[in-house]
Amino acid sequence: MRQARRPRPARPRRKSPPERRPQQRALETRDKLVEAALQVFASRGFEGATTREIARQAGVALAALPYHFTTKEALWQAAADRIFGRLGETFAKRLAGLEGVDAPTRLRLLLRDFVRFQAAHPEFHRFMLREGMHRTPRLEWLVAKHVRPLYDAVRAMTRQAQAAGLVLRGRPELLHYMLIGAASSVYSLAAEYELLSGARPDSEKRVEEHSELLLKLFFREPAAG
Amino acid sequence: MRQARRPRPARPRRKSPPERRPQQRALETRDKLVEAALQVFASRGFEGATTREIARQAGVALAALPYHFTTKEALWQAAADRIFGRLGETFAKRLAGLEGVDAPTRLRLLLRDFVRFQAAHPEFHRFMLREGMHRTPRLEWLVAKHVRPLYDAVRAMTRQAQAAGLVLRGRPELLHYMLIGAASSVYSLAAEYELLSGARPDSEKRVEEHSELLLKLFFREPAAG
DNA sequence: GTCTATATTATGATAGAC
DNA sequence: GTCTATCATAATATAGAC
Repeated sequence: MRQARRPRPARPRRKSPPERRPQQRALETRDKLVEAALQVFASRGFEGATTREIARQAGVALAALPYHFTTKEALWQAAADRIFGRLGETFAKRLAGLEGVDAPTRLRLLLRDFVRFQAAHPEFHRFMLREGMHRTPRLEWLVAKHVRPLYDAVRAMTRQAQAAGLVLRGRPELLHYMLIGAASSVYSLAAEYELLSGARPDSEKRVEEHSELLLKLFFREPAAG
Repeated sequence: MRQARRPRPARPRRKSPPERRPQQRALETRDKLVEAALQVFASRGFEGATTREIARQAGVALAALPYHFTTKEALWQAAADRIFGRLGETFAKRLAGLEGVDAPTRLRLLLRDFVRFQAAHPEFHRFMLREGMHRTPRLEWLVAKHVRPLYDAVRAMTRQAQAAGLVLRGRPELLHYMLIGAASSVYSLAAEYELLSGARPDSEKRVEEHSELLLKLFFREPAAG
């Protein structure tokens, strides 16, 4: 870890790259950088991640990073936008197909999708774990832009489900974090799980078993499904 | 993050400190270093942690670190030994007072202790999260020395509880990680929780509520208690 | 837009006075 | 045993050729 050379609050650092009609190659470079950044930030945290490793994983020159994103922090924000965008798409796609479906079924399907998302994108929860521990400007940005809207939507659904007797009563925010932890820790700790059990946690069969168990734990009366 | 200057596999680096009858001051220095290391490694991961920050938090000179622990990695091992030692003591103390008590009650009390431990020592799960993601020599050491024995003991208890109908049937290793995640994520993500809900998760009242919820979730027939 | 080369600061470990 | 000073290499960001 090291810090930026000079902590200038305002940064008219250099001319930003042209915003309109960027070349196809530039778009690809940006895309590869964001993807690599997401993996590396999730793996090692903001401080532990190095721009060199990100550039190497993206297969681009080191100087491409400050050129396209100015700072390591701006690249981190782009990575956050990307992973939350993916989760949002997943939920939106599911909800679009569920108009008029009853609440319990809707909740069960959303929960299944959530488990599958965690298995397919362990970097999501890893990324959040890196940032959610300490109050930093990065965390405040992340919560305001991405976490809070999601959290509010889930809490509303939890309250409805509790009122309908589908879910255990209790402080929704505690249940929220218990659910997140139960849905994700086996994927975040994949290497540890693999060493202990000898099997990968993200195989189709395990993920199915996991989401079944999660539904049985969190729903009082398991509906047919 | 940076790497050691020369990656010498064998290191007769310097004379190790005298093993017998060390001075009181030396013991205190080692102790402060381990405590600070635990916090910093849990916060920032091995690569993100700097020896300078550890020394600063411990209130000792930077050179005391390589003097007492030779390498950053050796200090990391000492930190791991310390936090697992604390968890072991907690369980041992509880079990010592439970001779002859029936299995369901024993399990419920152990689970309550576990939640309280997570709340009191969020660095434990944070430390594990930092290391459990990727297979590294550090993780292999950690699993072999500390995680595997604990895991085996818990899995045996889970199987017993399942056979007695107290706990949901299903792959014990999945339930294990679901339990760990549900018991710890609100403390590992304390800053995020605090931003969202406006309250600290580790207040006496919340912790009690949390362990009650966890018991209700994971135990089929909640016994009186 | 992308590259090589470099400026500057931070890092892990060491040396040697006390 | 503990400190100050230092080494060698790592890091982020920049400059300028193409």
